Order: sequence, then C-alpha cells, then structure tokens
Amino acid sequence: MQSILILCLTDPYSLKSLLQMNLNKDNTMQDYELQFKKFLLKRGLKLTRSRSLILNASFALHEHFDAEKLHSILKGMNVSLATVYRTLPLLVDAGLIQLAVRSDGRDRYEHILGHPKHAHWLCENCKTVTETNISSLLPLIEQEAKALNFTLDQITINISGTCWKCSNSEANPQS
Amino acid sequence: MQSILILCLTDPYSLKSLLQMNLNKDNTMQDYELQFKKFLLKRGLKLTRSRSLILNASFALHEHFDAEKLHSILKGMNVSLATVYRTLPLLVDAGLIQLAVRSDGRDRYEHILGHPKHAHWLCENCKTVTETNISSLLPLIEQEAKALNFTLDQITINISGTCWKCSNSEANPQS
DNA sequence: CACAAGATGAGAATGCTTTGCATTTCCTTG
DNA sequence: CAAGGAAATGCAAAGCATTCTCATCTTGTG
Ligand SMILES: [Mn+2]
Ligand SMILES: [Mn+2]
Ligand SMILES: [Zn+2]
Ligand SMILES: [Zn+2]
Repeated sequence: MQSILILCLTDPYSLKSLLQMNLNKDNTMQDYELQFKKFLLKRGLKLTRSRSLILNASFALHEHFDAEKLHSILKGMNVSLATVYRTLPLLVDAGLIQLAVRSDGRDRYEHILGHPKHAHWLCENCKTVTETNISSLLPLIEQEAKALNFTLDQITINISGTCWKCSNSEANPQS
Repeated sequence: MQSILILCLTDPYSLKSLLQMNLNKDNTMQDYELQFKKFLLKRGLKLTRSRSLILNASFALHEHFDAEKLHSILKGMNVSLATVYRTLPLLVDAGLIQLAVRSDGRDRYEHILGHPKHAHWLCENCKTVTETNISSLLPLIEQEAKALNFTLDQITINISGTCWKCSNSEANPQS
C-alpha cells in the first residue's frame, strides 16, 4: 500500500491514489480507463476491481515492468499473480500497453498512451535500457508495410550492444 | 540421419554431408567453422564433435530454428538437447547466429554469416514470418548509435500485425 | 434482490531452459 | 602412443515464468 502512494505522488498519469479512485463514475476516470472499458465492453468482458488496479498500476509506472512487478505493487490488495497474467494480454489487445523487451527470461511491458514510439538500446553489460525517438524510421517502415499490404500492429526496434559508460570503463578499468 | 542428407542437398552452405566432414583438416572447413574455432580458442574452449555438428546444422538450415529443431535434426548422432542449449549462446557470442524471434514461448535463431540484416514481419494470425531488407534503415540507426556512443552488436526490428493473406480472408471469410 | 455470465484466487501443472554430477572426450606432454 | 589435467557431455533432476483448473466470488441486468 505504501508503495502505491509513493508511485502516485511521483507519477504524471495517476495523480490521485489508486485506492481513492471511484470506478463507478466515468467522470473521474482517466483516458486509459475509458479506453479499456470500451474495449472490454466490445468483448463482453467486465471492468473489474482487479483489472482496474492492474491497469492503473501499469500507468502509474514510468518504466518497463513485468507481471511480478505489478503484482508486488498491488501486494496487500488481493490481486493474484494469475489475474495479472490474465490481464496483461487484454491490455495489449486494448492497445494500452505493449511488450517492450524480453530480458532475463521475463516479458517486460510498458504503457503506450502518451508514450511516443521509440527504440530500445539495451546494454548487454549493465542491462541499462535507453530509449530514443524513432520518428525518422517510422515513415520508411510504414511505406514498406504498405508495399507488403501488411496491417501494422506493433513495431519493436531493439538494439543490443555496449553503452557509452560500459565501453569506457572496459577500456579504462578504474579498479 | 535422412533429414540431414536432405538438408545438405538443399542447402547452400553445407554442400557435403555433415557426417563426412573432417574436423581435423582446416582446409575442409567452412568459413563459419573457422570463425567458431577462432572464437573458442580465444576463450580456451574446444571445438568438439557435438559443437561442430550443431554449428553445421545451424548453417544447413535456411530458416529460423530453435533448440528442439537442431536436436531433432541431429537425432541418432548422440547430441543431447542440453548440449544444444549450451552451444547456442556460444554461437551467438561468436557472432555466428542470433535470436531472430521469440514465438510460442520458444527462442528461435537464425545464422548470420551470409545473411544480410533484415526485419521480421510476424503475422499474429497465421504466425508467418516475412523478412525484408533494412538497408535504408541502417544508416539512420548507425548514426544514432554514434550519437549515443553506443557500440552496436545486434539490431532487432520485429514488426507484428496482420499479413496480406490474413487480412484478406478476414474481410472475405470463404468458409 | 435474484440470476447468469464472467472473473478470481490458490495452487497444480506445463514446458522451455538450466544445472549437477558422474563419465567421456580433448589436447598437450613426455 | 600412453598419461593426465582440463573441458565437455549425457542424463536426469531441477528452475522458473507462464498457463490452467476449478470451486468460489463479482458484476451488471432486469
Ligand atoms: Mn520503452
Ligand atoms: Mn530472419
Ligand atoms: Zn552499460
Ligand atoms: Zn497471416
């Protein structure tokens, strides 16, 4: 519970406590909640307490997260890990989150709404992930998609290598 | 064993039977074998029978493969699945193969040598993977890498969506 | 407020991947 | 070419993220 309060204070997307939000009044819902509700409705699914908590936790984070992370954020709120795993694909299908990277054998996601498309630069040494804008690449990809008659859904551009810091300290080990 | 012969006949990289190759004579080795040997030497590791078979099987395939696939190709040659799993990261580190896509919970690789960099277009419906040339994107990425002072190792551009065939049959279901 | 459809939690199961360990294979040296 | 130490392997037993089962709740509707 404490961790949730901390998150809420520091996060731009969820300004009030997750605990205080009122699911029954649409006028208090965030954009992403409305979008999720609409999506669920179309599928004959329900916006439940657990799903709403998971959604809000996703948008409360400004970093990549995995199922375990969401679950730990919601510790004490009676949301099972199974439900987190069941909800993630729904959020993906709803266009609210996407798989960002897979590292250490775990799938890590990020929310999309309000987050412009970007590439991930993963340092193999320190595991740091840097994001860069890909607006210059997008037109080329979209053009290719049109040529292939391929309906774009998700674009993943992940580049691995060695970051500036690590290649420096490898060359000049200061220990 | 049969499958190996078939592969050898159809594959551009391994023109003679895997069984006939002679590991002890460098002049009969393929480029990729020499590269692997050099890499292993630098690490104080050995180019063993199993490793050589796995390497050759990787280059005998002209499609994405996973550990299980390699293992089944080498069925009857006494190469354990564990050794396949142990060898794959070596081949990756040696710069000979790379992780191409992860689908259905399995890591699928492809060999690199003689295979120009490309993007993967994964149809979420029929799971087909299409490859396209990315030479127009590379300069932009390399330029960004220079700006970040990032030492490039691997570039993964995976795009998911719906392929031409599937979006057609979805619109006009013919069943 | 009752009902039917959906959703959930807890834990078992799944299946890819990794590991421990006894045995075998390599490669160098004499 | 035999011996010896280092490294590699096969086999089976874990590990571990993710999925599934099922009895029990929730949710939205009328
Ligand atoms: Mn990101
Ligand atoms: Mn490929
Ligand atoms: Zn680094
Ligand atoms: Zn398709």
